Order: sequence, then C-alpha cells, then structure tokens
Amino acid sequence: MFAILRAMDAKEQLRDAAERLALTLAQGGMQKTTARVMTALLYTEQDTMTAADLCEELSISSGAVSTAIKQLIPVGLVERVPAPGSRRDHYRFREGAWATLMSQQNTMLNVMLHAAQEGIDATGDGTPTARRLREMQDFYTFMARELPAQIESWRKQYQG
Amino acid sequence: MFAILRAMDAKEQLRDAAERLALTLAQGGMQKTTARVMTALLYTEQDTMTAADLCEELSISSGAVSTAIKQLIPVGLVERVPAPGSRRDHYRFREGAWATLMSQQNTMLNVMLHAAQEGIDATGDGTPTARRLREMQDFYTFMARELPAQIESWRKQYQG
DNA sequence: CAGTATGTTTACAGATCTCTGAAAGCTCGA
DNA sequence: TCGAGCTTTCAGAGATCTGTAAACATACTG
Repeated sequence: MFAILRAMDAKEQLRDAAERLALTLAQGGMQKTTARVMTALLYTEQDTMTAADLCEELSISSGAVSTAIKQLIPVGLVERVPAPGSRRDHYRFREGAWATLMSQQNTMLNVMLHAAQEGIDATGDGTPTARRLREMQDFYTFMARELPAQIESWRKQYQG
Repeated sequence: MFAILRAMDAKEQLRDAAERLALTLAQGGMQKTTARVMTALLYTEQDTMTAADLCEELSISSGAVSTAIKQLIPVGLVERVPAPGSRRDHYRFREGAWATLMSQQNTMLNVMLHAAQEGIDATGDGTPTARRLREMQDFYTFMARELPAQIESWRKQYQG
C-alpha cells in the first residue's frame, strides 16, 4: 500500500540527475535536446547506447537524436563506436570529454582577444574605450595562456 | 564620386566590432539583446551611456534596454552610475567585468561537481557509469580549485 | 542483387521566446 | 504634494527555433 513511498531506485535517480544536468547545460547555452542526449549517454548504466535506445529513453524522434549526435560528435563529447554484430550505430560518452569541453572555451578566449584588438585599433589612446579594451586584452591574454596549461596539467595528473 | 569607397571611420569600426562580438556572445548562450547592450557599453567612446543612448544606438525599444540592463547588473558586468545633474540613469561597463564573467563559470563548475556526486551516489562501483562520473568529478574538482586561483592571480597582477 | 534495417535530411507545425508599444510606477525638484 | 521626466512592467505580435513525420540515402544480409 505504501509502495509508492519507496525511495527512488538507482535507475530513476540517474535518469533524474541526467535530466537536471541537461537543464542546467541548456541554460548555459547548449541546445536542450543535445544536452539531454549527452547526459543520457553520461548517466546510462550501459557502456554505449544506440540511437534507438536514446529515442526510447528520452521519448524523442530519431531525427532529433540524429541532429543532437551531429552536434556532439564534432566537438568531441561523444563518439560513434563500431558495433560488431549489430547493424545499429552505438554511441558513447567520450573519455576526456570534460577537458575537451573546457578547451572549447579556449576558442572563445581567442575570439575575445581578437575583439579587443580590433577595438584598440579603432580608437585613440587615452579614451575610456581604450582603457576598457586594454583591460579586456590583458585579461584574455592571461587566460588564453593559463587555461590550456591548466587543462594539460589535469590531463597529466589524471592519466599519470 | 568614389567617396563610398573610403575606409570606415573609427566610429563605424567600433560599432561593427561591437555587433560582431555581440553575435559571438549570443552564440555562446547570452541573450542577443543583452549581448548587444553589453558590447555597446564596451565599445562606446563615451564613459557612460543612458538608456536613451542605448535605444538610439541599437535601434531598440526602452523596454528591451530595461530588460537587458536588468540581466547585466546582477551579474556584475554593468553598473548604474549616479548622474549628478541628469535625471537619467547612466550605465557603465564595469571595471573587472571580464574577471567577473569568468568567475560565473565557477558556479557552473560547482554544479557539475554536484551533478557528478549525485550520479556516483546512485550507481555501483565498477560500472562504466561510475568510471565516467569519477573522471567528471576529478576534472571539476581540479578546475573548481584552480580557476578561481588563476583569476585572483590575474587581478593581483593587473592591479599591482 | 534485391530486400530490409537503419540513419539522415527536409518541410512543416507547434511551441517558445523576445521585442514592441502603451500604460503604470518611481523619483526628484519645485 | 504635485508634476515632469524616466524607467519598468505587461500583454500581445512577430520572429525564431526545434521536433516530428515522412521521404530519402546508405549499408548489411541472404
């Protein structure tokens, strides 16, 4: 009678955690479905999932899965793994994906750096604009140097 | 006759740089109008801008400006400055905004850390899931420790 | 080589989001 | 306390985005 009050089983908890993380990532700019696919692959208790698995788990169409995967693979978060004995494609959350994800920030850092330079080139010294852009340039120069080093440092520490 | 071929003047270049950066930020998850307001304040040759300035510069309504500002102020990217002699509010791109922006990443790092822990709590050892989540936990633990230190390090170096 | 199982693309529909315009709400000076 | 000058809020219009379904492409199997 009180079975309904039982604690969530592990599977439910994982699914729940997946959905919540997906929501957060979505708020951070990632497409909602893309985020859901990614977190499903992260929290699944299987090693890999097929497109059909993802359709069912997330209740979305195969088209949506295809689109999401198409976004996740190029950025290195997910990989397609050969599936011997199965005709279906299998997908797996990629090792080192988090470091990869953080590395993408790096591209952004360089965009910012470039943007600062552009502004500096177009404005005279001694203006408020110049001061603001100098700070921007200084900050992103620093970060563009330090962040990759940090990530590399983690990679070494984790593997070694 | 060939006046149309002249080089863009500085003002145009700045406006252009502003719009391009805004676009990039928008692709990175920031609201489009919010990004435009932010970059307008960054690249303007004035020290501060009023809401009316922003309306005109960006060709948007005052409501849109209000909404954008409402998002930018709490996160510390823009500040409202008292404007003696003017009844209008003046807004200024805030000093140290970039470091602030990067610090927000920190919140994200902790969300990720929490998400990893949740998953680990819900799954058994030795599973692929556990391995993935351990890596995630390790990475974000590392980053949550190192990133703030880096930012602090920049602040010291820039000010001193 | 044909048939079948799967993945991908596309046009359209539905949902969501964001801007605008107008009205309401503040704030400050008189 | 009133009123002018701005800002904020809100409902609705418009645009954008995204998922679905179905057609299409591809790759395996017998």
